[in-house]
Amino acid sequence: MDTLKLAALLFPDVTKTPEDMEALFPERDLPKGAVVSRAAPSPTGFVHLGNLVQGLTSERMSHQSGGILFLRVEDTDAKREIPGAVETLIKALRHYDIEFDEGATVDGDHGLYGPYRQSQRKDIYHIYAKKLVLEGLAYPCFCTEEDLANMRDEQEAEKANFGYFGKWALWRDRSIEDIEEKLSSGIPWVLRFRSTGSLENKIKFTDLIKGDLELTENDIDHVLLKSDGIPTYHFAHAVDDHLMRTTHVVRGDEWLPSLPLHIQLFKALGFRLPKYVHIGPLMKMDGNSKRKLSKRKDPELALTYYKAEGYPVESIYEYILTILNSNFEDWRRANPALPAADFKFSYKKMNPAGSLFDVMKLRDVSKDVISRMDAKKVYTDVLSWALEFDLEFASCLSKYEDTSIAAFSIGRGGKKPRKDFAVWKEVKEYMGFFFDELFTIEDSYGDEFSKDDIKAALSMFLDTYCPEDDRTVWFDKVKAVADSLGFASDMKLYRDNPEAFKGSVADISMFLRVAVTGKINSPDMYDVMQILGHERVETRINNMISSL
RNA sequence: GGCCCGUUGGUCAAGCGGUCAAGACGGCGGCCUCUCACGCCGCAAACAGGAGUUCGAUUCUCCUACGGGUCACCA
Repeated sequence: MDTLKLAALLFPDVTKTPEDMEALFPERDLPKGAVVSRAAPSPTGFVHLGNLVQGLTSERMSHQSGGILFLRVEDTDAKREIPGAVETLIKALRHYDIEFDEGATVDGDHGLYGPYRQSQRKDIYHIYAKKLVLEGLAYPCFCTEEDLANMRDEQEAEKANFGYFGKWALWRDRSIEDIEEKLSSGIPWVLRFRSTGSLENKIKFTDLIKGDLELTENDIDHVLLKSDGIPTYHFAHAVDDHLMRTTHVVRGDEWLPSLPLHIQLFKALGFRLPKYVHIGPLMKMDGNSKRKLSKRKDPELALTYYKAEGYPVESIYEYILTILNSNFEDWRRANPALPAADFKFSYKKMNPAGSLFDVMKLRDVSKDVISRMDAKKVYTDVLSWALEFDLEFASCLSKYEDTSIAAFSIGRGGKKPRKDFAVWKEVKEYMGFFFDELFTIEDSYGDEFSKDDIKAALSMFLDTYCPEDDRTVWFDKVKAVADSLGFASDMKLYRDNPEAFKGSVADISMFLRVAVTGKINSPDMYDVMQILGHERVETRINNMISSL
């Protein structure tokens, strides 16, 4: 085969050489051990947990080592192009603290190793495609979709392996005359890799997470360039990660099966193989079995879901860290106040198998995270959530800023902070009663209490209530009400002999609580009344008395 | 079906030839307590199965089972 002629036929416009590229994109000048890694998502408009897991791992490995993190947009599939997807992507990742040092930006590129959109790198890919053709390592294939469908049917019938190989590789050894003829009549073609691999041979490989692997060689002549001249993932991966000088490829382990092809490709192109970090999939429980989280079926895969639920970004970040590095939880317990970025992330602590995504655990993490925030921060975050998802609540929050912050301050900041909500969505239910606009009586008094007693308790309390009282004095007054109505003011006494009383001071408190908050359960009554103010407390209690 | 990866309590997971097999979430019970939310104490709960190697296997090897992934001109 005259490869010189073939290359000229296939790539008449390519004048540059791989050497030119090497000169254009030299090795990076970085300290030893610095990791160059990337996020390389395809812009489908759907940003999901997988992107975050991948991005976070790359980001930590790069930045912790003093290296570089860049963003490359893998937009080689014209059919899936969604306008605005890149912007969505960048914003979402930035939202979760993943900042890129270089790469695609909303309206262009930043960095010396671009372009960072694969759709703009066609010329570069063709230089290497031509090189492979010249070396007899790639060839054009003119099979139609129909040809390939037939191939597959036959393979199925014969119970043969699937794919373009062996006798099925129709164009692998065609004469240059055949090729020229097709070419001149304008038949579209793809460029295929001429694989020399065999199923008989194994290759040894070490993945940073999975450890030592033994893989079967690839014997399929995979497509390198599609008929529009745009590369497939495999070819783009090899060319880009080499020219962008990536040292560590972090990706989902669904790529493991094509790793033998990638290894072949790097070798054929004369590139040094990067390190690979294959992350296990995120799973969910589906009936009795686990399965990979799916874009189609699982709304909780999308990042927008967590935003709408009102999970703080810090919670998601911390939860993903606990999934990725099993020792993160211990570290967090030991260092509750440190930023998560101080944690020493290690791929050695990553689990080779997939993990089940556990919402209960996420909630627990989230409660912890929120309990560590100060009231002002909670207020700000809840407000910005509400502005997008609950306008009625948002208007109360901004109208009563001081009250809101005071409410968020209850039980916050101490050694044992309250953990009342895991997501912003739950905040309204927790503290909406502070706002007259949202206050309603939700719970009622049990039948075991007489209305007269309740009324008496409420008005007696009002008679003595003084907002200037401190906590102890306040509670002594509540106890006094209990005593005078035949309710126990001492809980121990009551527990020892409940029959001797109508109830206890706990019940008296409950009378007040329902009147003031509308609920059986609430944060500390003293604090609540302090925040509500004398006037509101009085009004609400009086309203309750007259409604009984 | 081929190829590959994985398998410690319900879930996330320590463990890296000798442990009474950590811890966390969830569950259950209790304590604390004016309710709730915390916090504290305790309980139940696991090395998929079978062969080897070894004085000794959760840990090493093989087989089986099960789970998952992947076999596109998608990434």
